Amino acid sequence: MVIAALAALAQESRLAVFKLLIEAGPAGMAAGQIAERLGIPSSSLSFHLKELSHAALITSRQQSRFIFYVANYSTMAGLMTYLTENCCGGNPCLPICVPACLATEPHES
Amino acid sequence: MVIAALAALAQESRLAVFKLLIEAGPAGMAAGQIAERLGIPSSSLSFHLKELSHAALITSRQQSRFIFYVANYSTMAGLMTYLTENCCGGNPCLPICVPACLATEPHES
DNA sequence: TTAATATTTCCATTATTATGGAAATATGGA
DNA sequence: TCCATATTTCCATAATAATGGAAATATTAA
Repeated sequence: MVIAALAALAQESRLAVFKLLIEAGPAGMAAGQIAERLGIPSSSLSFHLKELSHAALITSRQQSRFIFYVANYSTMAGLMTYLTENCCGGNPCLPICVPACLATEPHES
Repeated sequence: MVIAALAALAQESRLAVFKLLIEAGPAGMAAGQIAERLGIPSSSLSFHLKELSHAALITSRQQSRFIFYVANYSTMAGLMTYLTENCCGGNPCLPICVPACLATEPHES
């Protein structure tokens, strides 16, 4: 659900976690590494990871005695699509799209 | 700030208000119309409008004895850009960009 | 200036979210 | 099996957010 995804990202620690996991890519990152990297106590991190999981923004897999968390790209893509269609008046808010394809380059010096 | 914008949109009533204002376009919509259209008590709506204003997602102008609220497209565009750059691993999560411009049409029947 | 209408502020209440230490629960290596 | 390590759950506490009626504050039209 869109509200759940927005709410999950609307918190400093969780946004930092998600960004970190996007950087980490498909390999993901163990909870302990995340905690150390961001300086978040393990119990707090666990709470935030659960929130992100409930919103389906991340998934997890056990690997040896670690639990690796991985960003779920497709939920993020779904959120972007929803926002574009419902909150940007149909036309994409993203400037990125326009120059890449239509190459009108309105800001060329 | 990105967190503020995400938090503002991460609430059912506020997301509905913002969508409505995007639909309404630059003319905007008076508080009373919004309240009636969405069935939200005026004091609650006022609270939510303030949240959206604080996040700079909407602006307002007085017109006769009504206050018209208008979606602020550029804050939304800023949010989309931030999410694309930080939460989509650089490449846009948006499928929309690809077919519109490159016209590969992978889902054509 | 008075009345009618639009919107906000005030306020009490309730609900939800965040925090982090301590204890509990895996998991795997020795 | 036993120990060390990784992570989660439990719990109490604190902080923040949401709700909506009633009163206060514009604004305008008559």
